Amino acid sequence: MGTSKAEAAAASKARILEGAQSLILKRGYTAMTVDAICQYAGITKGGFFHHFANKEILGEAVLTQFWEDVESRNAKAPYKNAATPLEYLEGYLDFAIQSYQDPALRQGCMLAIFTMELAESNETLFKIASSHFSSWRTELVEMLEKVKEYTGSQLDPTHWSDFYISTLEGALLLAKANDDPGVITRSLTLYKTILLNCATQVKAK
Amino acid sequence: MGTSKAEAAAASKARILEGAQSLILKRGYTAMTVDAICQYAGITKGGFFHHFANKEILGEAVLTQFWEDVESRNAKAPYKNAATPLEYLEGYLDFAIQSYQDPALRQGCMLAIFTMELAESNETLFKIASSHFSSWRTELVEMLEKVKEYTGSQLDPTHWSDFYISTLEGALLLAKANDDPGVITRSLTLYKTILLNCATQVKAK
DNA sequence: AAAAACATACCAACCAAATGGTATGTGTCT
DNA sequence: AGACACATACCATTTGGTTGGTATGTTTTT
Repeated sequence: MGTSKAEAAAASKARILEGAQSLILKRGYTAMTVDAICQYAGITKGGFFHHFANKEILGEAVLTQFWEDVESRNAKAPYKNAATPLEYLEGYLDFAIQSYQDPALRQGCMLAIFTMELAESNETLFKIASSHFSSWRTELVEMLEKVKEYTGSQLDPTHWSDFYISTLEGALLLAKANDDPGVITRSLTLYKTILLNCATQVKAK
Repeated sequence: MGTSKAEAAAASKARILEGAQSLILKRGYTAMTVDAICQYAGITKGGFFHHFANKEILGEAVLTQFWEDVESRNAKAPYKNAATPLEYLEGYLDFAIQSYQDPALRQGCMLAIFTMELAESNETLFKIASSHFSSWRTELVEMLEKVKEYTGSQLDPTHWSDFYISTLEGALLLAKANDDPGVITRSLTLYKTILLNCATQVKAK
């Protein structure tokens, strides 16, 4: 028994990734230093740069992992088995509200951090974040288009998609500013109520 | 004629502040370097530290100025003369939507940047940003309480206040991520439509 | 199965550049 | 003359990143 060399290496890499994720969520990408990561992972700089060629590549890895986590979480979610588009939508929102009870998720969104900090200084990382936002939006738009067709309501799928992302991202920020995670639940719940109300109203001008 | 020494000094200080504001909006507080500010302001480091004791104090000044600008803009806004609470609310939202046509405002929100980056690393600056968020919220809550009383609707002033701030802050982020400022207008407009609809519906369950 | 060859994962020490900040000088206005 | 508004030159520390080495594992050869 015992850990093989490859296993130990993978564990080190995982610890680096974990430390980086935590540090970025707390202080941002720029303020995240390689030294701090090494300290967290119990490793020296030589070891760090053995696993990641440079800080930017670590950033890519963190961003990728973050988004993969989001997608795998959603893939297993119960709403995927919904019978109707409307139930799918309701399930999606409920799942989001429930997911964001987790303190880990309440820490913030990687896409938001990379976007704000690096939009004008690191094109590579910014574009990755931006593309994830884009695919998130696409997913939402498709979901809402089905709902629209199904209910015959006249909601605008793109507007409501952007509106959702805005709400969630803004709520994560406010939660930090007010040190009150409840904002997330409340804002998402309000969004859900309103959207469902709008989605089930046919031609109610 | 000619600029007096005091005038020149004030101009220098203003340029520092201007450069800092611009750099923070573009790259964040941590990535904003004193050297970069000096270059922007056409000044050397000696000059910079003559005007501001350290980087943190400059941060305070930027944050203060940013919020003062917001407040003075709103103070002169037409909605202040509205006849009824409902018109006041509608005017407030219209003014916001109109204000955020300005590319300068579309660059981002100082409060958001300071909150995200400094929540766990600089208590002083974070608390200032946090307190501004707080007073913003209070203002909104008061406005909505009057609307609620006036219309007899059953909207929750605190929820809708947080929801508004979430929407706006999130929209500013998305605008950057998608490089599409239109998101701001669309999300705010959607919020306005919904809120006004909700505010004018009495006991519509 | 033992030995030799090689690859991996890491460490210790170092480096140049950039960082925020300081000490001291100098011309200008009051 | 003295306060003011800078410039010059400097400093300690931190930054991301490199270099050469070494212990340990893994693979290949005999």
